[in-house]
Amino acid sequence: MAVSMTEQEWRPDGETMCPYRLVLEHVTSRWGVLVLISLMDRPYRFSELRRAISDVRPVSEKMLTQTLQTLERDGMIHRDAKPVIPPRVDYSLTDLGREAAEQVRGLAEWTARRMGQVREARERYDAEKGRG
Amino acid sequence: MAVSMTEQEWRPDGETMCPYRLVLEHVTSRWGVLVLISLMDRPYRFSELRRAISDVRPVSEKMLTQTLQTLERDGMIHRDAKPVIPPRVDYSLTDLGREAAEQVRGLAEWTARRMGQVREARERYDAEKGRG
DNA sequence: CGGGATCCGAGAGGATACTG
DNA sequence: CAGTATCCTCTCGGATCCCG
Repeated sequence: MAVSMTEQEWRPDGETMCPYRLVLEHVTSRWGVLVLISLMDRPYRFSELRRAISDVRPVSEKMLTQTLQTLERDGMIHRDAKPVIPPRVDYSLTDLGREAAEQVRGLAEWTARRMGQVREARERYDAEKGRG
Repeated sequence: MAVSMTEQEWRPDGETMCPYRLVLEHVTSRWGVLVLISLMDRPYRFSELRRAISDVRPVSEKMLTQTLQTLERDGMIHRDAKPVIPPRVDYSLTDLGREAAEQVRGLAEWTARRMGQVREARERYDAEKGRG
């Protein structure tokens, strides 16, 4: 089974790693970030969400499914499957998920604001290495 | 070369992905988080930092080196190599790095606070699946 | 439409040995 | 001590096919 978007355990003896790190990796994961931020606007259906995210970066169905399941299990996302044909499933943030999304968005926005400084730092660094 | 703690480009045409996502992945990476938070206290030497982090989770020299280089290149970390025998290298946060560390710590602390709710959500979820 | 199951390549990440 | 270089393993993540 193992929904594992990341590792579960790391010690041979099965002792568990500080568990919040796993949650942190879930919400800051490549697709977790985009899912959480997208869902801040409104609920989305599966394919709809896939298209929205793919505007930023193409995501496979598999990874989107995996991400949604992991975040649902962590209590960040509510999954509402309507028993109709064709199937319709709506995803939305829980209260917990909204808090997470706000945190993540904060970090993302900070990063975006500081991109200029990061770029400068990189150019300096690469120039150093170039000469040696 | 490619210091790549993560991917660089993703489109065949070489068009660059929204670049801040890379920085985000650097600072929220498995080892990036622990490095940044550790360095908030004070500067550390390499092995010293390795030991400190390994209290939380064992890190190989390779991954610590890679993480430090990536974060140095992004301008988050200052590397001070003293020309002495035996070698002595001190790592500390830059102003930019301190801002990043505060953001990351905020997210980490939020996650830690909410772990109880996450655990409950997981138990509910797993119980659902168990029955069907 | 919303997934599951499977196969596969690429990169993350560890262990070890070596160097200045 | 602070790395570098090499090898090896394992997981992430994409592609494809299938099902209700």
